[in-house]
Amino acid sequence: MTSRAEAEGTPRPTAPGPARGRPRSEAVERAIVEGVMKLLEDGVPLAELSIERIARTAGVGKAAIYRRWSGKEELFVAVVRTAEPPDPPLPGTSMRDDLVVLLESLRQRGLVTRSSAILHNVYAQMKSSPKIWASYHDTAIAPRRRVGLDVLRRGRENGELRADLDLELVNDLFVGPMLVRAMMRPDDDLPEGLSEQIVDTVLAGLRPVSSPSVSSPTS
Amino acid sequence: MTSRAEAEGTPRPTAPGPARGRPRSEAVERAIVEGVMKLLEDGVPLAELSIERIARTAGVGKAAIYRRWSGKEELFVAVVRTAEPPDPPLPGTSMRDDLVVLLESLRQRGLVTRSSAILHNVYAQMKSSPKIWASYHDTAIAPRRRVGLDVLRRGRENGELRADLDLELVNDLFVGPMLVRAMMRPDDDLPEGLSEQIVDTVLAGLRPVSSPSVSSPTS
Amino acid sequence: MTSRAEAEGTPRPTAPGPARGRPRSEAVERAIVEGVMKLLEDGVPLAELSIERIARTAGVGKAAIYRRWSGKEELFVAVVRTAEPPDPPLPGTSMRDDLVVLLESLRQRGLVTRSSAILHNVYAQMKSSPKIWASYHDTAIAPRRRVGLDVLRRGRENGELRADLDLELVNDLFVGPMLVRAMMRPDDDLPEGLSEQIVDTVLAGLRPVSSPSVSSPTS
Amino acid sequence: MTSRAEAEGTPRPTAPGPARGRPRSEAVERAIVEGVMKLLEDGVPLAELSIERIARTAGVGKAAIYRRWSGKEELFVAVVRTAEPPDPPLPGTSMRDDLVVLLESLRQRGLVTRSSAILHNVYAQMKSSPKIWASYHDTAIAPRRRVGLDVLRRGRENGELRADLDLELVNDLFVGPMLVRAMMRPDDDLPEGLSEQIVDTVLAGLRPVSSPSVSSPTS
DNA sequence: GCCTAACCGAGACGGTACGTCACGTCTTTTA
DNA sequence: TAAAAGACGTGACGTACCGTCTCGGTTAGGC
Repeated sequence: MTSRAEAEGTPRPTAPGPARGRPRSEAVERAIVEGVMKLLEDGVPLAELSIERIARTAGVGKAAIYRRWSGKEELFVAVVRTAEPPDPPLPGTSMRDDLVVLLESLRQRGLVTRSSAILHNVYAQMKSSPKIWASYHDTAIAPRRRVGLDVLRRGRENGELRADLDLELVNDLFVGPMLVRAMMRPDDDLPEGLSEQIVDTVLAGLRPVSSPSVSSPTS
Repeated sequence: MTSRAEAEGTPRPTAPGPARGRPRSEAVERAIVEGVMKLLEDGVPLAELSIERIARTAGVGKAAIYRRWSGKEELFVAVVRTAEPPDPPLPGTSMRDDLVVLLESLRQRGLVTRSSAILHNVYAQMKSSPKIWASYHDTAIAPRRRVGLDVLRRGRENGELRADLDLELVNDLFVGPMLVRAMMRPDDDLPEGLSEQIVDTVLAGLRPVSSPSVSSPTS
Repeated sequence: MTSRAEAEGTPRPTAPGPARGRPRSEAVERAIVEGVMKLLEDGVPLAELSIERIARTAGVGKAAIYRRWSGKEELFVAVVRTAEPPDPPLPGTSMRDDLVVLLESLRQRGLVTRSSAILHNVYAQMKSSPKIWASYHDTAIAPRRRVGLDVLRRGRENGELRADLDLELVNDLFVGPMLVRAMMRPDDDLPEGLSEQIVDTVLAGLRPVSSPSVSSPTS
Repeated sequence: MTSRAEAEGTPRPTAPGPARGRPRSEAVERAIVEGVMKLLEDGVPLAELSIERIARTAGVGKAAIYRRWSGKEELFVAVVRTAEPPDPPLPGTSMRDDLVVLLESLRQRGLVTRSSAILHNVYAQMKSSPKIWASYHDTAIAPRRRVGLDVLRRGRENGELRADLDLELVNDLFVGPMLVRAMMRPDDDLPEGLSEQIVDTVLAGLRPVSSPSVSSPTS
């Protein structure tokens, strides 16, 4: 998991120093990303998303795309980033409540990905290029993972979690079930109460033996 | 989860009637699949695996490939099938032990996938083609899932599992953590005792309230 | 004036040895050359003759063109070769008559070049690439020049020409005037009797002082 | 041979009225033309002379070029004009001597063109654009041709030339041989005495039958 | 022991997309 | 207003693959 100086998925930097020459148009940038969105929404299979077609749809020259991203994969990272909803604020009332919110946000993401037919497998495409996947991982996945680990750490200090547990593993116990449904079984649905169900079921075995704790679920 | 009459990933059938003309060479079949393997092992990125290159590597005409599979994705299904280790026999001593074996088999698959650099993301590629993914899902993923659910059902009947649990969810509780590590964090390792750790940690909260049960973990 | 082993302007050789694979289609070859002709006849400026447009016109893939010629210039050589009329037979009755025939053939070529609007300046294009021009020179210009020199040599032996003349120069004295009109003054016409006029005017000063000679022009 | 109001190959006129704003820099003008020269001298093939490359070489913006000329061809006319040596003064001692001087000037031009590798076929390029060629023809070729015809006319009046000759044809008789060598056979050399040799050889048949004439060649 | 249909490698075929480059225009800042 | 710089839409470049289609040649039954 190498940290990266210059994040991909962000437009290629223009020459540094003082701005010389005509500046890049933000409108063009938007037109490109939204062009990709439109095509995906129209049900165009990902395999048929060529740079040429994207350019045609966006009313833009190919060069304008290559000036900003080095190829399809980098562009897709930008598109995914744009489409993703912002991270929700944590309630902070308890570890359990924070975990539910985090998982709920993951569920939403999965729903968006599928129901609107956008990004159906842009992920798949990105994974095909290790470099790009690493970029997306470092700038989108890893930060959220750190948030989850922080929540768990606070929970352990508050006595909501047994002290002998490997937090990395515990994190995966929550995240894994949601992910396996979103990614491996795209026909199944992600029902409303799923986040609470997962958190409470897993948490049942992770609480300290005798602890008055903060709140016991009543679902 | 639709069941499918003609399984993809299996060579296209030759003309039905009585076998006339020269039969297809099994050697050619092997050469093609092993050609793909070799290329992947040599570190060729998946995106650079063209039919033409595969044919060149295998010393085979392009038509010989198209005669057997309809395209790259179908071929990849065959390759994945060939590379996957056989399913292990279940000990049957307890639900817990069976689950460890199942998870261990999943861990192995993940290790093979990565260490030999084969199939790193052939999955991703397959997911790009819904038809192909459905085929792989139905013939490779779903059966194993059914085995897992059977194990859980037996465990519930034996009193190793609380009776009020959604088995589908419980299954994901075990499978998810392993998968999230294998697929989302390809740089992390999958340590030896991981399967037991996951099973025991999750199981801690799923056992009936007062039941000495069959076996307590002794690891 | 380097002699060249493999003449350009001729389709690239297919692999030597025994013919393997599907043979190249002569129909495709014709379609390409005739496509170029058609475009030129339709008045398309030479600068707008792109390989892509030629391929589109001929109903042919770009690769089919590049398989045969290395680029536009080589293709043009082939087109010019196809469009050029065959060399006329020499009467052999006298040096003077032979020269008239040769010059007449040159005049015809110039007329074709201009009046049908074909090849208006394909020559110019070819000259831009020294390699290609050399190829055209060696296979189309030089042979005809040699014929002219042979005619002059026979004329000298027959006493139709003074013995002290540089034949190379004499050849240019006949060819030059025709060429300067065809190439430098494309608006002027090349009138019918021009060949005889040139030959007789030039020849007036080149005949031996006192020579019964074969035939004196009576025009 | 249409006369033309606005000569191409000359920088586009700046806005008419009183000069407002920053005046055009002559240094830029020079830098552009000399940039083209430099590239040609360095052996860059004509086909690789792009406006962008010329601008880069000259350290100039593209707009500065388009502000002055409408395109590559017009620019080339300016370059050729700059590179051409001035027309020599005629001695006026005899038609024969004048012709030798004119032809010698043509030979020089051919030598310059080749030996310095400049302008090898800028002519060819110009011919691709009929408009530009017409411009060059009218301002560079036609005037010299007129000079040649004047010389011949004076010669006829002086009795150095038969009176029944078509002067246009006679002109081509002198010019053609030199041109055919310079343009069609660029590998041959243009030896020192060539001009005299051509003039005297051709003139031998064109002189009045019985006329001691002005000067007999003494070379 | 032929006959013949289907296979085999090779490679040409019409297409599509790639990523680069140049076109001629435009939009910045600086002078 | 001209200057350099460089982004803009357009479109050609030459290459690589796509999936299909001939080629000459091979290899098994079925007759």
